[in-house]
Amino acid sequence: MLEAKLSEAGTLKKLLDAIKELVTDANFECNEEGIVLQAMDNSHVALVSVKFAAPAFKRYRCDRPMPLGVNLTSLTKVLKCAKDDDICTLKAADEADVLNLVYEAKNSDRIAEYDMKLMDIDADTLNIPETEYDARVTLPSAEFTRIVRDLSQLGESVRIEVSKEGVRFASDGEAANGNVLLRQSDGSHITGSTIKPKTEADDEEEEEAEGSSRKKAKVKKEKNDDDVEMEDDDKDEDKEKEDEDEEDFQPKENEDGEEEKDDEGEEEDSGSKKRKKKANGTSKPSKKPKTSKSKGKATEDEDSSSVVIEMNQHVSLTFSLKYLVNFSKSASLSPKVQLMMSNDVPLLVAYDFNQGYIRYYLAPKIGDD
Amino acid sequence: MLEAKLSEAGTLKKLLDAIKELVTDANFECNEEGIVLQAMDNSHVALVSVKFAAPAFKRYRCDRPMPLGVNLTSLTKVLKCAKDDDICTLKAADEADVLNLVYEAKNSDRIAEYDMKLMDIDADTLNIPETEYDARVTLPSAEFTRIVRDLSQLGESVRIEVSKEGVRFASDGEAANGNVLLRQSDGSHITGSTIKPKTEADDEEEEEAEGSSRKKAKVKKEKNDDDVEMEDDDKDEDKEKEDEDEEDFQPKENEDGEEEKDDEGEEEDSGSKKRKKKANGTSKPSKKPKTSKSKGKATEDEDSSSVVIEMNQHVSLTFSLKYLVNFSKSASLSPKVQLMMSNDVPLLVAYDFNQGYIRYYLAPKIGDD
DNA sequence: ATTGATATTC
DNA sequence: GAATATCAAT
Repeated sequence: MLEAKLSEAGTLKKLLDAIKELVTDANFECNEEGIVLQAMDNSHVALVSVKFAAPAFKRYRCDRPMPLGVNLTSLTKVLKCAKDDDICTLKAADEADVLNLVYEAKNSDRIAEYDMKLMDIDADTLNIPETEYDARVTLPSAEFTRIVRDLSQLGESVRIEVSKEGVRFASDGEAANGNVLLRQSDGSHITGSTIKPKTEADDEEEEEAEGSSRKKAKVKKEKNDDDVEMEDDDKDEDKEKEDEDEEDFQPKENEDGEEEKDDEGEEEDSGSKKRKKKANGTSKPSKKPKTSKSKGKATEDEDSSSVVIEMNQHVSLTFSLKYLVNFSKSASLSPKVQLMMSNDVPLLVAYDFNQGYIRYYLAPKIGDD
Repeated sequence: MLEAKLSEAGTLKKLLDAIKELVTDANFECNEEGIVLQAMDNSHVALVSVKFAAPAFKRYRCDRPMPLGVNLTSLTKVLKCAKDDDICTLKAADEADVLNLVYEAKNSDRIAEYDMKLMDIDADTLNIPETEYDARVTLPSAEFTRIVRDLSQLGESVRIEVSKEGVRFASDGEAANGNVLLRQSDGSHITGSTIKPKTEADDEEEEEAEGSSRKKAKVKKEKNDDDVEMEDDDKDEDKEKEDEDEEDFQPKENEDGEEEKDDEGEEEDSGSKKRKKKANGTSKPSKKPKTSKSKGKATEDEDSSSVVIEMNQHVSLTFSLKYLVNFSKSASLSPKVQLMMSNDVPLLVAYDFNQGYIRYYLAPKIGDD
């Protein structure tokens, strides 16, 4: 059975608000490590991946893996019945067809209890390979929201270009063309290093979860990946085969020859090497899980209003603004957002929060410049 | 002629906002005691009763009784032309076909004057017997609003159950079932006593208004009463006649045999059994007008965030959430609301304010458990 | 921009 | 009664 107590129902409410328009039904895969949700958006163009590690909960218990098929519209309604600061406990018996939610007001005798019906949903367990990217832009989530909303008024797509100059978001429309350029906040020059999604939480989680067996391998993502990623829904079999490039999520660690990136190959072991990978000569300890954040350089530790750009290679990709605007609704969950890109590969938009994250993958438009 | 000066136009605005969706046209019955409005809602399912006693006004004068037929939509528009803190004076000549409204800004030389057309409306003077109830729940009006709005997302009706445990609001829906339990704030045990709507204002008003002639008679409400209450609009004549059964409002009980409820009859008489309606034999001196308000007991004196439950008998009734949500719009007029219930009798939802009130009556759904 | 209310249709 | 769509209010 599952029993997860969240100290703030608001966290779940925000999460649902962020993804309910993208996905209508999804399995909340619960196991002893926590709860994850992965689903393609309704039109199968984007992929959403959410994780709440067990430590994210005030109390967490899950005897055995169980997928909870949830209609997000229903869950949204039920969550609207909770106040943001209510203590929220999720419970589900094994094989249950209902999810029980209890809301306890922190300072009152009010107790609300809801039983939401569950449904069977095809478990299209998506396999999302953890890849490395050519560039990562870390910026205030509100800034990202503002940019995509502004540009969405001009046109339907945006070209995101990361260069030494900074990151430029440009959109052309009937009535006007526009672009927004963000430079590295501290003006320091842009340097590349191993770039892959990472969060403090991830570090911990991954290590523990995979033990050391899981390699943080630094696989770079090749063109094919996107296909795979976005498509695997349709063709996951492919990946199973072994195209090596395809892979989805697990990387085989290194093949190491990364043609695109030259430096990735060797990771340094600063701290625990697992997490960090990067290399080239600059090797900046990208980020050590927790030890010494590499904050010194351009890492994600800067204050929340800063823009950090990490780039190993110039990238220029075009995406549908409609989706980005949707993704940007997750801004309420984190003050910062990371945009990870490699040419011809799906963009990864990551919002990390304490012991969890929401990540969105969106394939670039072809013919992008 | 009528001349009533209200120190805050906002009060009237809030009142109109609260009832305009329920009633489109109504008579403002003015006499020397003040102004009252009673009307069935547009679908004749609920009854709204509003009272502004003369002392509620900064100045009040009404030479002789006069009904002012008002289209609430028009009045709402006219009131939107007033600022909440404007001093508002209502004037109407005898036999006038217009209501004159003057808004004076408190600190300026601004004076706005409007003349709103009046209309003739059948004076279905509803006769609402003042009855005693088996249970009264006094809670923050915002809490009530929250509960009915939350539950209205799940289903269309709510079962309100008052027991020793507290008061539970439960609704079942397609996607989920939910319930909210409120316990007596101070944890004191629930005790019964005479339960009937009361407010300081009411006490004064009623006595004076009716003089001693009007009996505060402790009429218990029998099934018939309700009928009358809710239905008379259509058929007031009817009531006058005496058909007893139609209704909506009441089930006429009994004929006494209550097939539905078996135990009602004997309930525990904790407290004062008076309420127990049912009865056919139990008559209880319902309440004393003003003498000793039964306030001594659990009355409305608690702080605004508390929940007070007074119960003489367990009650379980089912109501349409649509109406309750509508009623709850009156929360802006009072920080607290009283829910008064007896099995098989219309619910009374009362918002009391200085020298006045808004009360709503709603018949329970039959077949409620 | 978001939420609630209204109207219309199945 | 439920869902969609449009409009209004905050």
